[in-house]
Amino acid sequence: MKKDTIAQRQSLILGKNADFDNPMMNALQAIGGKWKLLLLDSIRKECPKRFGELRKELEYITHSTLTAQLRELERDGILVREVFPEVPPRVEYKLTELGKQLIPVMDALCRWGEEYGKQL
Amino acid sequence: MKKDTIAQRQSLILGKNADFDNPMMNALQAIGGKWKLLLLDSIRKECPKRFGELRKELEYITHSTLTAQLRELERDGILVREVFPEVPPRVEYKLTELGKQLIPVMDALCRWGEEYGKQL
DNA sequence: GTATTAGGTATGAAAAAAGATACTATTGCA
DNA sequence: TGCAATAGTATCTTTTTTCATACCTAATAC
Repeated sequence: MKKDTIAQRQSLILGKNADFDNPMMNALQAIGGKWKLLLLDSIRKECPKRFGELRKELEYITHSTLTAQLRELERDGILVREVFPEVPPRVEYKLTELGKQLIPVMDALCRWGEEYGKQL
Repeated sequence: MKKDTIAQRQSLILGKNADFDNPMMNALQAIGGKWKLLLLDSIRKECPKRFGELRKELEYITHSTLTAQLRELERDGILVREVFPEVPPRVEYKLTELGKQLIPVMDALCRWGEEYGKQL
C-alpha cells in the first residue's frame, strides 16, 4: 500500500483503518491518548460526571484539551454526552455499554499500577 | 507547588513524582506510550523476542524509536535485555515479573479491542 | 445593560514525540 | 580489503499533541 504522509501510515497503525486482526491496535486507537484512561477512570467512579468535575479532578488538563478528548471518546462510542437545557448549562458524561466493558481493564490496570508504584 | 515548565507539570501528572495515590497515573506513566503496549503484547506472545523480530512485527516503528521505547521499558523494570556476545550480535528482550503481571491487563484490553473492532 | 455561570470553540505558539538519515562496532568470509 | 549481518547511537527535521489565550452562548439577577 502506498504511504504518502506520516498521518496515512499512522492510520494504518492506530487509525480508523487499523488492522482489525490486531485487537491491541484497535484498543489503543480508541483509548491510547494521554488523558483518556484517566478521564474514563474518573467517570467510572462517579457516573455520570459533569464537565467541571472532570476539570477539577484532572487538575492539569486544559479546557480545550478536555473538550477534544471527550469528543473523541463520544465519537468512538465509549461515552455519551447529555446536555441539560438549563442556565447555566449542565453537561454530563457517562459510559456507554462499550465503555462499561472497559471497567475490568481499568481495574486490572489500576491493580498493576499499585504494584508498579510500590517499586517506584 | 511551583510549576515552572510544562515538563515539570507533566512530571506531576504522569512523571516520576507521580501521585502515588493514583494507580492509573502510575500505570500510564510506565506503559502509556504510543508503542509500549504493542511492544509488550508482541513480547508476551513470544518471550524472549529479538530486536529484529520486534522491528518486523511493528512494521512502521523506526529503528531509533524502537530502541528508545525498549530502553524505557527496561529502565522501568518491565522487561530485561540480554545481550549475547556473538557476531552478528543477538539481543533478546523478555518480561520481568512485573512485566508478566501486565499479561492479565493486556488480555483484558485485547478482549475489549475485539469488541470495539466489531462496531468499528 | 452587564455581570455571572458552565460549557464550548478557535487560533497560534510551544513542547513532546517520532521520523529520516548517517554513523558505529563486531568478525567471519570471499 | 571489503562486505554482510545485527543491534545500536547521534543529530537534525518533521509531525503531532498540548497549551495559552481570547472569545462565544444562554437565562437570570442585579
